[in-house]
Amino acid sequence: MASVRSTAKPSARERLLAAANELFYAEGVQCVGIDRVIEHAGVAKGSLYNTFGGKEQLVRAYLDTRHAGTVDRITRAVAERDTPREQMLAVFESQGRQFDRPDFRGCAFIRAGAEASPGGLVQEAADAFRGWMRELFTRLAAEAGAADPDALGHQLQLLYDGAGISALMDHDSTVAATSRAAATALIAAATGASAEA
Amino acid sequence: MASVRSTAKPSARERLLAAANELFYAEGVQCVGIDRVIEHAGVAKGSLYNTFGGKEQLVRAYLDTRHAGTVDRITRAVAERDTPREQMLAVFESQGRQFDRPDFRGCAFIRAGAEASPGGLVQEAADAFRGWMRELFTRLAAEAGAADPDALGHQLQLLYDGAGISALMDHDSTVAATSRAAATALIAAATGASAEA
DNA sequence: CATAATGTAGACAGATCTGTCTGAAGGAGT
DNA sequence: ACTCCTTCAGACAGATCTGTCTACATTATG
Repeated sequence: MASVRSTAKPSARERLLAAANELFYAEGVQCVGIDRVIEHAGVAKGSLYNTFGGKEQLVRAYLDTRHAGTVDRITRAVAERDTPREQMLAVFESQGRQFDRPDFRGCAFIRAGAEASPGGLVQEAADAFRGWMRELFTRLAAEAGAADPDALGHQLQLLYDGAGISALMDHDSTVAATSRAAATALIAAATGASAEA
Repeated sequence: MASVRSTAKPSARERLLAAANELFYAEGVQCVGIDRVIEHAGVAKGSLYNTFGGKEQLVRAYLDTRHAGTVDRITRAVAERDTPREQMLAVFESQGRQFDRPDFRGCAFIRAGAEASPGGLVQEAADAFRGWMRELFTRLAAEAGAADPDALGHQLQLLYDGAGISALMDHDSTVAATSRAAATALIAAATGASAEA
């Protein structure tokens, strides 16, 4: 087979996940049909149904992949900082760097959740991601000495979600700076510290 | 016609808009087909295409109706308060009252925007609504004496959007209180005033 | 009464989507 | 060489969706 590299040919599962990630994230879960995914992946339709069982399970696997990637990215960004306060801000800075990517299309879980019917696999995946995010903010808020860590954690999550929405829907390149400034103010108000930075 | 009240029969256009509002908002624009809308409205298919021209225009009219309703509601809530600071908080309180409605399903513009292809009528409608909201927050921030009214206005919009998302996706009845507390802190930080209340 | 406008009921075309199934090709291990 | 297993290519069924069109009923007005 002259056309096939000897070094690497990703499995059908990997190619399907990569294609699903590109198409579902770019255009939405409902807008993209199975046929476009398998064509983009270079995979037969039977392989999709053998591997995942159906579209809903493929969507779930796509969201799980996104979940893992985002957890990795944010965990790394947090690990680079020393104090809980800086670690909270690092989450917003990492998010802000995503806004500049040409393929940025907002939070995959919010987008998928807005389309999906409640109670399905999509909502499960969204719950898992949002729960992780919420716990991260709350833990850092506690480590930073906030009087009410649950309150500050929730406030920061509202800000995080709102920033993702604004970056997606508004024509405004200042979202990252605005959300970081707001986070700084909320942290200062909740911890009694100064808001400089 | 014994089955028809003599006093009132809404026009086909009004019934279509009411049905579209209920179904599109509850289940999403893409999930609801034309047939379900006309059945729910008790209207013939030809009337829909005569009146609106197609589904996209019906969606646009649905969003315009939502826009007008929300502008009315928030304008009234703002008018009941005296100071710019209390007027900003009134926006969040009015939003928080929506969260308790059994049919609450988040922001119609964010939901529709997450499904729609960019550049269409839906994005136009979303831009119009978000622009109005942003200008309201910015104007109130200026009247409250914020050092940077654009910054505070944008921060409050992030919070507003995030609160809507969290109320839709999380199982948490404290969203309204959390967003109001965060707004209080952001206003205080931006105006130099105390954050009590 | 006559006419024009509006709405109703529903068949129909054309496209698209999910999911199933068949038959053949290719690679790995024995 | 032979067999097993994955994969490919694509036809196919069944459902659903948008949009068009025809034929008929209703209502207001000249």
